[in-house]
Amino acid sequence: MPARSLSPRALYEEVAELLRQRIFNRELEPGSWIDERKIAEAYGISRTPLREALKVLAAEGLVTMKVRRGAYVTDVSDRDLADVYHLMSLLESDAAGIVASQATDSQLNELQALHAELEVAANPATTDRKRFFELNERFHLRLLEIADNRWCNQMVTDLRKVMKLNRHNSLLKTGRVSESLQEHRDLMAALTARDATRTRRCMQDHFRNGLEAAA
Amino acid sequence: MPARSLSPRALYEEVAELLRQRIFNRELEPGSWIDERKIAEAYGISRTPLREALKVLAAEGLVTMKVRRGAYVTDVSDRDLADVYHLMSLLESDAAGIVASQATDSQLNELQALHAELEVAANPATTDRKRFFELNERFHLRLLEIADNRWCNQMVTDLRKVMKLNRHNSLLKTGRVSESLQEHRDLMAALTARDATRTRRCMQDHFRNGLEAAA
DNA sequence: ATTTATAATTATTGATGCAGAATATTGGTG
DNA sequence: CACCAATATTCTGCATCAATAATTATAAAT
Repeated sequence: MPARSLSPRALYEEVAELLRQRIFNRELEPGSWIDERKIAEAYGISRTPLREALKVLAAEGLVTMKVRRGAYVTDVSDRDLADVYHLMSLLESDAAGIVASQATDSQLNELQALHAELEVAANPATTDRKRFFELNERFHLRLLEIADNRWCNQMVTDLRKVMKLNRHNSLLKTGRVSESLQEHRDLMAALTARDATRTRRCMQDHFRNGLEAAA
Repeated sequence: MPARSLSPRALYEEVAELLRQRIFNRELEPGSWIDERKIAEAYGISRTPLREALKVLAAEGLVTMKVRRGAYVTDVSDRDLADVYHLMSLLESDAAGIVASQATDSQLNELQALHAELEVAANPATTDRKRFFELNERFHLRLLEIADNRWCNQMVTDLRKVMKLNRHNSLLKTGRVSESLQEHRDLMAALTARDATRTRRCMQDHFRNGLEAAA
């Protein structure tokens, strides 16, 4: 049952994506050993593409390889989480500043549109947390795309993956939705005003609050 | 002739390191295709560990994989170089600020010692560019180690590798040695004064000048 | 006769199963 | 109880097969 009808990507990438999902869903517990044989059998594939996938995940920081002892799911400590948040704050606030000063009007409108959807999803009466989470991520990713630094994008993408490993994911907490929304409003206002300095500060605050909520 | 007497690391890592060297030495030209079979034969190994090594290098950004078309040495454009410099500046200046405010006295002394060696290597009468380059890198790496954010370290390490792909490497230029040294002096002074803000600014200037020299 | 399109061939990546090496575990002995 | 040896499990690397993209040759049409 190979589900690669429209996906021309290699098998090892497919497997890497599946493993990422299983890691995020805690089916593979942090710190636990990954049984290559079992996984390979379960997916009905050989161990070679699986091993290549594990190498990729290791580079992303999701698993750690031990010589002659296989792959282990990375255990993300609170310290790691703080470090990752710090970096994301640094990278994304910088990107936001660039967007504030260099984005075209239509690009800012795009962000404004995404923000409007965010407002809808966060409506206190009909709060859709899952959708809020999705839209929030799309907003951040779109912002990075507009900043247009592929190396930065790659790094943030990897960091986000690591962040998702931690069970304390601030964005999933109920109380944070309204606060997060307010921070997004401030950010959007600073962007619209094309005030790079204020935009950077807003984004930094957004992340700082996110970390405090997670800790 | 296996040279892994004291190195218990896996073969694919060994191969990855060798490929890195060949890429940095321009034996493998940027943009060129990597012939798996030829390399594997040349090293007297199978294609499996080679392919795993290529996956690692791809994650580092040194090569790019194209589906069903193999691996190509990443071609670093001027735009890419600018983006990478921008990121390194951001990450290292942040790290430097952290060091200025949080490092122990003995750690600062360590940096001071490295800087002193740098002064010697940069002596106008007996300038040793190669050594200056080495010491410069060691100084920056040590600074990052002291800042102690393993995710940041990993990212900067990868970025430095990508930076080395570009033929315009500012640090190798003759004229830059004296200027670079002066910038290091300023940085060291700011560190010793434990002035985080000034330290950050010094590091940013250092990178900005570096990029301008490279462009 | 030349050019374009199509089909067959070749070459290269992607994947598999198996053999070899190293380490952890278990059982035995001093 | 500690230490050593034997076994078993698991990672690592290789030879091979299959699938796909690139190339070349051939044929037809202008």
